[in-house]
Formats: sequence, C-alpha cells, structure tokens
Amino acid sequence: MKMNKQLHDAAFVDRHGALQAQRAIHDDSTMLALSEIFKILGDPTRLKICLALEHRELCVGDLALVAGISESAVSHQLHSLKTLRLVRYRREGKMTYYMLDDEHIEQLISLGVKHVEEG
Amino acid sequence: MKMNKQLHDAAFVDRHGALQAQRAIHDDSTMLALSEIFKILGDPTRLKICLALEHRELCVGDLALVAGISESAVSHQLHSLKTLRLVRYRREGKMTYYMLDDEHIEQLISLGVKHVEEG
DNA sequence: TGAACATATGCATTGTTGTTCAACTGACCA
DNA sequence: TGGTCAGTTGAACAACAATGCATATGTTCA
Repeated sequence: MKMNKQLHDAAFVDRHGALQAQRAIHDDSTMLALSEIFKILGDPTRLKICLALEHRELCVGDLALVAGISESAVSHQLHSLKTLRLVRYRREGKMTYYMLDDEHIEQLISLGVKHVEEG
Repeated sequence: MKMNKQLHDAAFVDRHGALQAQRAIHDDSTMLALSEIFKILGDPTRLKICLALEHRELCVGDLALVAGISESAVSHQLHSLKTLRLVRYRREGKMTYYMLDDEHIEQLISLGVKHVEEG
C-alpha cells in the first residue's frame, strides 16, 4: 500500500494527462467530419484529380487522361468528391466541366505537399 | 470533317488544359507519399490519438481511454503512426510514452479543424 | 429518327483496413 | 522464481473502397 504508491501516483498523473488530452478532442461528429476530409484526400487518384482542378476546370475525359485511369473510375471518384462538396460542375452540351469548390482544400493540399517535399 | 471541327477544337482546348493540369501533378511517388499522409489522418481513431498527443505525451492505456477503444487497437494504430514517423516513443519501465514527432501534422489537423468548423 | 459521343450508374470483384481475440514479451516486485 | 502489469503481435474476420464492365442517360448532329 505504500510501495505501489509511486506507481499509483504515476498512473494518476497519466489519467490526469488523459483528461487534459480529452479536452483537445472535439466531439465525435467533428472528428468524423474531419477524418472524412482527410480520407477523401487519402487516395492518389482523388489527389491527382484535385490537383488537376486547382486553378482550372476540366472535363471527365481530361481528368482520366491526367490521372491515368478510366473515365468510369474518374466519374466514380468525382461522385464522392461531389457528395462531400469538394467539387462542383458545369454542364455545357455533352461535356461536364468540373472544378474545385472549396478553398480550404487547396490550402490543405499545398500544406501537405510542403510536408512531403521537406520530409 | 468541317462540322465537327468545332468539337475537335473544343477537345483540343481540353487536352491543352489537361497538359497544363498535368504539370500541377507531381511525380507519382510524391502523390503516393502525400496520399499516405492524408490517409493516415483519415480515420477518427488515429485523429483522436494525434490530437490527444498534441502538446503532451501519453501512454497506451491513456490513449485507449481517450480514444475509447481497446489498448490493442491503439497499439496497432500507433504502429502505423510510428511507421510513417508521425509519432515517437519513450520507454520508462513498463510504460511506453508516445508523443507527436511531426510539426506539420499539427498544422494540417488544425487547418482541417478550421475547415470543418467553418463549413 | 438514329448514330455517335460524353458521362453516369449499378453490380461484381478484388484488395485494403480496423478491430478483436489470444498468445506473447519484457519489466517490476514480492 | 513466479505473478502481475503494460504493451505488442499475428491471425481471423467483417466492413469497406477502388476499379472494371456493361448498360443507361442525355446531348448533338445528320
């Protein structure tokens, strides 16, 4: 009861730290939303699409060309990006032009690029 | 041959845009590395772990408490985070204390948080 | 109207990922 | 030495995600 006081205290400090840490964590829905943002950028194909759409709108065929995958795959991914409101589109006859619809995303990506290039 | 010239030209413009866009895309290995960074943050559990470790080191048990999952699950995730050099650890007797090992990550996360809170 | 085209969509398939469970290692202490 | 505690590891499994294929939609033009 006295010899493991040391251990107990250490444990107490830890739990205390855990409580403090808990405060750093936002509510679960925020965490989920945040992870969804990162998750959607966590795929090379979608990342290429987003980078290609920085500062310019492109049609599906072009994106397929740039990303190096089929138009169908691009279309599927664009659907996800649309759902999360990261891209928006404009229709012109047969063509559909896509563009980025989120300023924050470009910031996130360029911060990420910086990280990779420095790391 | 003349009537679809219009279309052909449009296509040409697109391809040109695609070529420009191509330049925005870094080499494949950079894209892969970048997507890995985002991918690892694209999970609520890992996100919680990283946030908990901002400004303070914690042991596995505390992280399990904070993230609300088993110590084993935490350990597995810490393994991934270690592999990508996002965290580092310090051993003290039985305990293992983890801490963030990447300044960029905190920036990425707080930028993401800003995004979610504004959006 | 019908052919050709750009894109979308549903389904099937295959690959990946997060968690759990059980067994294991290594440190501490009695 | 043996027991307990903190953490790790590997196998198994269920949930999910990315892509390809075939088909559908909607537009243009002859």
